[in-house]
Formats: sequence, C-alpha cells, structure tokens
Amino acid sequence: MEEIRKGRHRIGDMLPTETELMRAYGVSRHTVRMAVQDLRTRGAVASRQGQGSTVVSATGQARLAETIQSIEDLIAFGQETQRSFLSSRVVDADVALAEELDCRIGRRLVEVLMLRKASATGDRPIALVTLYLDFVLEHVVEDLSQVQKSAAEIIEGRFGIKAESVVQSIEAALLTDAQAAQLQARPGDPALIIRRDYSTSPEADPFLVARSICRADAFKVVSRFSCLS
Amino acid sequence: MEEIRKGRHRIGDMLPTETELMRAYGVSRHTVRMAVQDLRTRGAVASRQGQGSTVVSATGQARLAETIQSIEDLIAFGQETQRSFLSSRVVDADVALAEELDCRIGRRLVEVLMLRKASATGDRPIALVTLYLDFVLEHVVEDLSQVQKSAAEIIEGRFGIKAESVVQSIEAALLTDAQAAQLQARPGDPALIIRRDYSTSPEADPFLVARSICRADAFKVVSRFSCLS
DNA sequence: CTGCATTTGTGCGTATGTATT
DNA sequence: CAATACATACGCACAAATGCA
Repeated sequence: MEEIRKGRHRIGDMLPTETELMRAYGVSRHTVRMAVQDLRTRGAVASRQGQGSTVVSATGQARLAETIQSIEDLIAFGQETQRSFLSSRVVDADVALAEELDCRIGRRLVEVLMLRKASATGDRPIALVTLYLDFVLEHVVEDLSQVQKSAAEIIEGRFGIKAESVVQSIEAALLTDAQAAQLQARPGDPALIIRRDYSTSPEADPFLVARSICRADAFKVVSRFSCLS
Repeated sequence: MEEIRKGRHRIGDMLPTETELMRAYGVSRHTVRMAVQDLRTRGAVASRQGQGSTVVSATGQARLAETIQSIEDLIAFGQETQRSFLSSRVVDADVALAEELDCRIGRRLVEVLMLRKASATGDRPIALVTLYLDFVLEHVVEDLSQVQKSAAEIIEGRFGIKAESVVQSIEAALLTDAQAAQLQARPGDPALIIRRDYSTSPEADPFLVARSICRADAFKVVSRFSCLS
C-alpha cells in the first residue's frame, strides 16, 4: 500500500506477480496473498486469475461500508410496514419522464402506485411509492398486488434478474396537493423523496426505478457505516 | 453457511472451533479459516481471538455495500464545497441537548457552528453545520477555523482517535426562522437534516456528532450500493 | 485447435504468536 | 499458570483461467 501511495505502482499498472513479491519482500506466498487480499478489500487493487492484479486506487484508506443483507434493508422503515397496491398503468415515457428516469423518449414502461403503512388498516400512510419497470417485466404487477415481496425480489424470482447495483438518492421536498391527499397530510408538509435505481451492473441501465415520497414526521433514513474486516 | 441456514447453528450460538471443523469436514485448518472468513464478510459470524466465532445472522446473502473511501465522502455534495467557521462555545448539555445527543445531562461539550458554500465567497450557503465534540477535544476548534480538513480528520491527526463506526440519519424538515436567516433562505423552505455520530467502535459513545441542515434545493444525498467481492 | 508458460485460486501440513478464560 | 482458540507465517502441490506460439 505504501509503495502504491508513493507512486511506485501507478493506477492502471499491474502489480508485480505474487512470486516476484515473495522475492522482493522475502516472505512466503501465503503472506503475499494475505497482503494482496487486504489491498483488494481496501479497493486499491483488482485481481484476475491467470492475469495478475491491477492498481485501481491509490488512496488506500481502509474503507468504511454500509452493508445491507438484502435490497429490502434499504427501505429501513425501522418497523414492519404493509404495502397496499393502488394502481398500475402502461405509459410511454414523455419528455419529462424520460428526463427523470434518464431513458429515451417513448420507452414503454409500467407505472405502479402503492402506499406503505405501519399496519394493514386504519393508520395514516407513511409513504407513497411509485415504481417504473420495463414493459417486458409487466407480469410482475400481478404478483405485486398479491405477494408481500418487494418488486426486486419478484423480478429476481420470475425473471432471474438480480440487482447487483443500486443507486439511491435522497432529497427533501414539500408535499404537493395530490401527494398530500394520498398520504392524508397537508400540502406543504415536508417530505423525504427516496429514489432507487436497480440494475444488474454499475454500467447497465436500471430495470427498476422506485420512488418513495415519505412523510417527514413518520420516517427517517438511518445508515450504519463500519470498517470492513 | 448451509448448516447455519438450516438452523444447525442458531443465532447467538458459538460456531464449533476451527479444530472441530477440521475434523467434522475432514479439511485443513487453512481451509476452515478461509470458509470462516467468508462467513465473516457475509456478516454471518463474528470472531474474537481466544474466544471463538458467534453466529450473528442466518440469511447468508452476499451483502451489498456502499463503500466510502473516507469519511469525507459521506458529505457527498457532488461538488467541492468551502467551509466557513462561524462560532464556537462551550456548553453543558441541558435536558434537551442530552436527549438529542443521547448523553448524560451536564456533559461538557464544545458546540461549533459552520456554513458550507459552493465557493468561498458570494454564494448562498448550502448547509448550516453544527458540531458537538467532547470538551477534551476542544483544541480541535483552533484547527477547524484554519485548516480545510474535516473535524474527524483533525481529531484523528491530533488525538489519534479514528472513527471506525459512523451512524448517519437523514430526515426532512422545514427551516426555522433562525436557520433560514443563516442560509439566506425563507422560513418554511424544505431542508434535509443529516446527522452523523462518529465513534471508535459500534458500542462506544460518539466522540463527535455533526448535524448539517441543508437547503433542499441545493443538495441531495446519493449512495451507490454494489456487491462485495 | 493444441500445447505450453504464466499467474492467480485453492488446498494440505506444520509451527509459532497472542488473546481469552 | 495452563489450556484453549484464533492470528500469523512458512513450505509445498495442484487446479483453473489467461495469453501466446
């Protein structure tokens, strides 16, 4: 790590082979491998079998990470919540929607509206959830209204498409009249808008976009970061 | 992992020792250690030297993680920001503050107020930042007003106290009159309140609490989750 | 397509250090 | 102080992936 930080090995360079590192430092292959593994978990190098290890970052800070056991943990409501299905419709992305979802104009999508409550009946809803999914995933909607699984889980089960990359953005806003009506709140009340883009890889286009509009008085997002071991 | 999932080893139980696992599976200690290390990075078990490994989760899903190279990445303003020091004072926690910071009443703390702007001069501020740090860390304040380092970095440099656990909570609120005046915004405008508790371990009390009140129109929090290798 | 060299991945065996009980 | 258990390190061998002649 020290040599990488000092510029002895630049980003993009291949690290010396494990055998060379053994000789260079006078240690066993086992020790070299432990060290390189540490560089990997620090995100400093990436290794490929039969090829070698490449330097990808020179900071070498031990990374903190927020880890989640499943995608569902992202929706950290802190308490169990019930979902109630409102409606779904097929839409062709107009200019505004294409802009928001970062897709081409005219793309055929399914839009699903749901509410999230603390318990099945009686309570004021906590969040208004809008899902956008590709038209080819349309049949997911049938399951959504019946099974208490997340859309991501249903898609993984039915289509084998697994979300390996999720981008989440959180911002604050005021409830519009329509949103307030759905949430049984007052227009102008503060709200958290959480948007998640699910994709199969960091490069791929998202196959699912979920946007939750949450009443600020009923919800906050808590994340715990700790050192990777 | 399979045995844990099947309930052979329950949450809270100790895993068999490495020597027992060697015999049970007829493999070498090295192989046992590789397997247990995998369980650790999956978050399924936690190991302590001289004691053993405890089962802490039974899902065994490969975890997704948001990794950050440094604490500073948490403040993901998306653009470079400048910090300007406003004021600092010594306070003894009253009931309200003790409640908010989860510390005992009367604890002596240093409260620091700062503004965060997109550029050094002329721009409207983006966020109003309040720091609370233990009184013994008081001298950090001198550096804060001069160096463009984060409080966490300064504390690590001067005191050797390193944040290995950070809890972040994000909620939405409306600006109060005082906050709006500082941010050159209107009272009632929406805002994101981001609070981070820095501590040396997940169990320890935080040595630093930072609360940022951010103009919703100038700021959002973006996190990227991807599979751990 | 085959064969070979290179490189990382996986596994076995052994010894010693160190923290906990 | 001893026993136990995990951490670290050495050595060796073979498997699997990659690239090249």
